[in-house]
Amino acid sequence: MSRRTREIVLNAADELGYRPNNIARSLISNKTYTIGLMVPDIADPFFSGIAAGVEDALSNEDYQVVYGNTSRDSTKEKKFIESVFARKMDGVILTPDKLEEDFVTLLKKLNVPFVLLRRRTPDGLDFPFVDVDHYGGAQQAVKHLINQGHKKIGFMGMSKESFTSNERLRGYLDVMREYNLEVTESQISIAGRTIDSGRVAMGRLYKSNPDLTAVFASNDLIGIGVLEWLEINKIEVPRQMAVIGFDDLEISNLHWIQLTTMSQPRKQMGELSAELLLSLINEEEKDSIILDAKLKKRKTC
Amino acid sequence: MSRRTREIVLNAADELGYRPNNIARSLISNKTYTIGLMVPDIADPFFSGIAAGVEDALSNEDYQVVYGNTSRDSTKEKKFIESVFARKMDGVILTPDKLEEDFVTLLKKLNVPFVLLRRRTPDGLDFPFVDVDHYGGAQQAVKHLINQGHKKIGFMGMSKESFTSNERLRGYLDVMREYNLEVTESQISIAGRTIDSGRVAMGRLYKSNPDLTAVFASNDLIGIGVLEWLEINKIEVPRQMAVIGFDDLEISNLHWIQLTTMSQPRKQMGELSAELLLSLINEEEKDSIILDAKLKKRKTC
DNA sequence: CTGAAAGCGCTTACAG
DNA sequence: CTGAAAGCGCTTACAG
Repeated sequence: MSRRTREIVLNAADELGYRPNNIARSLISNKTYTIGLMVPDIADPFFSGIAAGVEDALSNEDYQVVYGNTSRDSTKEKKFIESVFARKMDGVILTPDKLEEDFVTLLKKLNVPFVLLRRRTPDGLDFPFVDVDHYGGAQQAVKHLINQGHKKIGFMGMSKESFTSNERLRGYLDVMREYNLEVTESQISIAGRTIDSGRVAMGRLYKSNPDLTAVFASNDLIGIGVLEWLEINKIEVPRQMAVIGFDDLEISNLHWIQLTTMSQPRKQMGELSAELLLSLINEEEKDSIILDAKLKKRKTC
Repeated sequence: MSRRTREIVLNAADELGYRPNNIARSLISNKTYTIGLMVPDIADPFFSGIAAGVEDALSNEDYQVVYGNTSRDSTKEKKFIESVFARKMDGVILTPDKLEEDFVTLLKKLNVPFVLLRRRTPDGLDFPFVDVDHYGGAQQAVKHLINQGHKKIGFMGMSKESFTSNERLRGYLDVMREYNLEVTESQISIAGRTIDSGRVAMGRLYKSNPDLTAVFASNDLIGIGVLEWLEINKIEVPRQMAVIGFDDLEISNLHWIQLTTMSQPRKQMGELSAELLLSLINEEEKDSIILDAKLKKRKTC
């Protein structure tokens, strides 16, 4: 076929809307240019921020992201993993809620590169993770309060099972000990994951600790609930009560809220985990990444 | 092969982790059980809410959703459509920013069932859409203000090119006319899509219309910006100025905001568009869906 | 350099 | 009912 004929044929094919079938191509190349992204809830701004970062990094490299909501349901998490394998995705970014035994077993059998996001890789697996230094961030938060003269500082956690919450608690406890500040049991309260839970927990915490001058909320939603309770009960912030959160959600920056918080770089976490995964796929060895949380000073302390 | 032998072999295959390769299966069945979801920005709570609904409806039917952020960039929109075709997705849910000529041309050539979400199908295409009745919702909002005795009511739009914004404006104008209420040009202001834009626009609007007693903000973010300006300028809401928004974002329900608004059922919009698309894929004829916005009365009017 | 053949991992239609 | 063959739409390795 002459060069010219070739060109004419190719152009005609293009005109007729011919595009190579990527399915057939994948079957032979063993590459689907598809990456799985597991999220507990895409409507949660924390995860949609991460998803935006992941998509950004991957679409540049012509990968597509298949996302699956798990609603923190381990059955759905497993189903997603099965599907990652059956559909021959090139890799997967995982944000499991808990790293239970049978989930880890599944990962060990899974013959697909993966990166854990916001969770540390458990023993027996050697895939990298991307996470924030929750312990260090919590230390920074509590020191910030102490530097402003606070001595009676309360802590509000998300749940007793949450790794993240426990790491932040550990940071709080270690700094309190370091500065010889007393921590009674009633100063540590478990709220939940919602604004409402923070508001309710603040009522309890204040009742049992009326001499408290500051609260470290282990996430922003709780912190906002705390602010709500303080507003309702006419306790002035930060004069009578200082509050610091963790996450730096968009709403924390609202005019009425202006919550001082430890910022987690959500979009960057998504981007980095995508890049890390691409390295794995290209068989480069890469280390896990632990990002620092940064103090975002606003008006609540 | 005996029944028993068969069972033993099947079990062994399962033990060894054999799972049918869906790629090979797709090649022959012409079904990928994959649906594309185009969104301008997954980090925008409006779209992440829709995405949650889509995923919910589709994962039940064992479809997977491939999502693509377009950042309202028409090049990215087109690239996504190309990829929908090349990867042989079974269908796609589209949320284009503008329905430009060449985008429509692309859709006409696209041999994949699709549903438009938050946009009406243009002439020459006969695929269904899912949208909210912005015009009717706006009428309801303005009537609500009028019923409370307001006569001087301002309008704040998103942009002159936005179909949604213009429909809401049309509803406002028609009701104002119906009630013989005057609308001067300065009463209609274009803010933008952000809280900041609403705050700034409210400054201008108030300056040129000091006798205004109510504002209809064409979306909640603008409405919140309006509230911010009113708070800063010590104008009491709703006593001195009533405000109504459109969307019903989570943040509109915050203790400090409590914005009265026209609620758009985001999750349901996602679910319905997914179900509509599945019907198309199964070659059932279905009509477009126009959902009503509902008045969500809170504290700003 | 060009073109025909083999093969990716399945499913489906068909012969035995 | 069972088993071998053909074929989905490509790519790759090989013969001419």
